[in-house]
This record gives sequence, structure tokens and C-alpha cells, in this order.
Amino acid sequence: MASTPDERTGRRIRSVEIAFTILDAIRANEATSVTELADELGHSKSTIHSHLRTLESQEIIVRQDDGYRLSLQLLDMANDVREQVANYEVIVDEVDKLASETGEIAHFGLEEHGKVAYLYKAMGTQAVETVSRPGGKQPMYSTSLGKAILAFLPADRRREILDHVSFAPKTPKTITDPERFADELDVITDQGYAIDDEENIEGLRCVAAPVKNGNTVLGAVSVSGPVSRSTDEVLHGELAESVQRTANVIELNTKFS
Amino acid sequence: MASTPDERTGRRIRSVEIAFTILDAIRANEATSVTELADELGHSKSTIHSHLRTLESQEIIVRQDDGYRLSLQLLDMANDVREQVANYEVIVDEVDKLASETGEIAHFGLEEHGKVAYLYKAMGTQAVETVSRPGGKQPMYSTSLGKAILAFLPADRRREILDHVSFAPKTPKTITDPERFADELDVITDQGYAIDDEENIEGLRCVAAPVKNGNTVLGAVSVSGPVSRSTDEVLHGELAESVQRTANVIELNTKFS
DNA sequence: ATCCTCGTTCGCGAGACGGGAATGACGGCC
DNA sequence: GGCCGTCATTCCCGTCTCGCGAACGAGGAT
Repeated sequence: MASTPDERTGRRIRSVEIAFTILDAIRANEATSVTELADELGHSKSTIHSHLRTLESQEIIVRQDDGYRLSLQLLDMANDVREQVANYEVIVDEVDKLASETGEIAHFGLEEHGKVAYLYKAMGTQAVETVSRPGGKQPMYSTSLGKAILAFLPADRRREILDHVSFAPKTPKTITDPERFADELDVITDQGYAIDDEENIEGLRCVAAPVKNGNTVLGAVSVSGPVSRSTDEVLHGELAESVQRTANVIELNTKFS
Repeated sequence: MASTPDERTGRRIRSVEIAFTILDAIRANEATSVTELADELGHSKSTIHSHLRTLESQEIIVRQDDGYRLSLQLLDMANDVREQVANYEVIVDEVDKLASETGEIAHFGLEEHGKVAYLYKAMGTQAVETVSRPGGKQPMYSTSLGKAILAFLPADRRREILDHVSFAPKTPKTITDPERFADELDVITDQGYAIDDEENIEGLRCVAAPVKNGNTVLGAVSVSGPVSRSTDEVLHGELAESVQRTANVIELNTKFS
């Protein structure tokens, strides 16, 4: 069966899935009363009710006025998440530096479930607004972070991720042809950094470099700037250099876990 | 039955409870393999296995090397939590100010499940180390935040919380006598702020003031300093003033929701 | 090559869980 | 003030899920 126990197999627990559906709804503030949730999610009121009681007794949600909201325990869990990611402090320091040196937005991201998840974000002084936030996810094929990670992942893992991805265009410039994408990855592997040329968000260009620990890719660092400031020269020149240098510093400070 | 649908009644969903038990274990890094989790939690390997698959498909946990860790989605959920709490930005600003004015640690906390949960923490320049972190919980009866909140809660809600609390001494100075505690609350209601005189952590004294919106208590702000610097005069004087002023500013900036 | 360990799968029986309807508590409206 | 309408909560019932134990298979180590 090869060593890849595809995450889409195996038995699921229905009740747990329902519980997380409810959590998602509460999270999105879509509906906060038993009846609304029941309608919204297509379950009986009694079902929703038992689940809410369970989540409440686990102190995951909290009753407020009329309705429910997520509890602060989630903040605590977020703390644990950061502790479980290797080198969080180093990453924060270096990404901060990168942002202030370049003046733009700097990100650190890593691969999760076939997408890039942002771990940390720092804003430089002239940084443009973006909607990204820590914990947010973006496709791998349209972001510099994703491409940088993919390019340095072992071939089998890369294949596995790409096999489950459908290339949907996020902008007119998004690469949607698997062949062309494979070529792009080759280029990235060679030059050591990845470019996103308005492929994920119009008007935004990014450069990213992978952060490795030996052979394994831990994630990637990127800088994002508006097209106006980000000429080919700047992108491939000073910015590419900066992200690579930052990536290196993080690598050097990596305590092998 | 009055309008208080005690959170300890109602049906619970066993599978969901198991799922969260597993999450807790992963959170604590106690055990990260199927077999270890099965031993630790007293369930069969197959049970743990289905649950892990479920949590993974919900993108709550992630496989890493050998074992599992929490996914970055939790960071995203933490963002939502902050958005769901009224006035988060205002609170951050004002608590930051409070910390830099006083030089000490400043906290904002609110009541959840009969305990105080820290929403935000800011460190002043001479702030002492503490173990508190956002999302962390402390008893209400031994903290200034908790006492400030309790003192201004409607009588029935206060009763409800106190009925389910067992006064365990956290330090020699912790108030463990319900009678004395009730008196203390009366004093607090009168003077408008609460003191924690090494009742929660030895060597640490705190002052807190409630943040209200009309009649409802949203939470409380506090300042904590070492006994050395925190004489009665300072505590009841400038610090009490500062926390009350901060609480007021937050109240004034409260958009009624 | 053989054992041991670990993850995964399978089949079964108990009982948990989801549904629907009844109950009860509010609150608004006439 | 009485009467609905709405909503949360509870109860019971029948089904199908879920948790268990055992068997299987894949590595690793000796």
C-alpha cells in the first residue's frame, strides 16, 4: 500500500462530523439559536441541542445573550499550536525583520492538507492591505509560498498533493495547466525561489523561498508587494535575495526536533 | 425553572466527548501515536483510529513525522473568537496603554464557565513574569478580575456561579470562606474595584475594575505587580484609578451590539 | 528469516444517537 | 389579561452507528 495512508480512507465518526459542522456555523455566526442551527444544518432540534450541550460541557462554546459563541479556550489551543510548530519564535523574529527591511508584507506558511496555511504575517511600513490572516489557507498552485514548498517536497509527496488538486483560476494569470506548472516547479527548484505574478490576487506579486531542515521542507517565507513597486528587477533581485537570506537564517536557527 | 438552563444537564454525545479527549491529548503532546493514545485514553486502537481519521478529514489535526499535531486551522478559529468578542480592538489598545502607563502587566478577562478567561495580556516595561496567557483560565474567587466581575454580576448569575465553585486555596492568602468572600464582594461593589492580595499567586498583587455595558458586565481590566512595588497606597491609589479609567474608556467606546 | 510492534481493517452486538412529537417557558399581540 | 407563536428542552422509540476485539499486513530490529 506504499507508506501513504491516503487521508481520504478509513471510517469516520458521524457524530463528530456533525459537531464540527455546528462549530463551523457558530464560527461563521451564521446562526446561533437551536432552531436556526437545526434549519441551517438540516438536523432535528434535539440533535442540535445535545451537540450544543456537549460542546458547552467541553467548554468549547459559550452561551451569550441569545445564542452561542466560541469560547476563549480556542485562544489557548492556538497557543499550543504555535508551540507545536518548530521554531515559532525564530520565525516571528525573522519574518518581522524581513517585513521591516522590505517595507512590504512578509509571510511564513506551511503545507497542510494540500494547501498553504499561513502561520505568521508581518506588515512592513508601506505594506498593502491583504485579506490573509494567520491560519488562513490558500491554494498551493497560485501562491509563491505554495510553489516554493512544492518545488522542494519529495517527488512522491508532491505527486500526492497535485493528484488531489484541481487547478481553478484565481486570476487571469493563474497557471492552470499541469504541464506548465511542472515546468514552473523545475525552474523554482533550480533558482531556489518562487514567484507569484498576480496569480493569486490581482495587483499583487510575491517571492518566496523554502525553509528546509535537511531534506524536509518545513515551510516557506514570502514577501508580497503591489505590481507598481514590484518590477521584475526588484522581484528577482533584492526581494528574492531577502527572502532567501531570511529562509537561511531560520534554517540555521532550527533546533532539530 | 427560572431562565437558567444549567449547563450540566441534557444529553451528551459520547463520540464527541471522546473526540475532544483525543484533541486534548494531542494538544498536550502527551501521546501522538494510535497505540499510545489508545493506552492513555483507555480506548481500543480501532476507536482511536476512526477518530483520528475524522479529525484529520475535518482538518483539525495534521500528520507530522510520526504522530499528529493540531492544525493551523485553530489559529483561524482563534481569529474568529476575537472577532466575536465585542470591542476586541478597543480592548487591545486600552490594555496596551494601561500596561505602558503603569509599567506592569495588564489583563482583560471575562467570565466563562464559572472561571475567568484571559482575553488579552500586555506587558509593561518592568512587568514581572507570569504564566498567564490569552485563553488561560483562573478561578474567579482568587483573582482580582474574577472578583470584579462577580461583584457586578446580577445576583442570580453570581449565585449560580458560586454554587458550583469549591473554594480551594491557591496560596495561604486565598479567601476560602464563602461568608468572608460575600463580604469582600460587597466592599468591591461599593468601591468600584477589586484587589487580589497574593490570593492567586504568591508575591503578586492585582487591582481590577469591571467593564460594563449598561447593566451587563462584559469583563474586567486588571494590573498586576510584585508586592515590592505594590503598596496599599499604590494599589488603592494610582493603580485603582488607572484600571477604572481604562475600564471607563473601554465602556465609552463600546458599540452596543 | 523470525519476531515484535504498530497501523489498519473487519465483523459483530450493544446501545447510543438522531428524529419527531410533546412539554414548558416566554414574550408579544390583541 | 388571556391567547398564540416561538423557542428551548425533554422524552421515547427504532435504527444504525460506534466502539471493541481480533485478525491482518507492513516494516524494523535482532
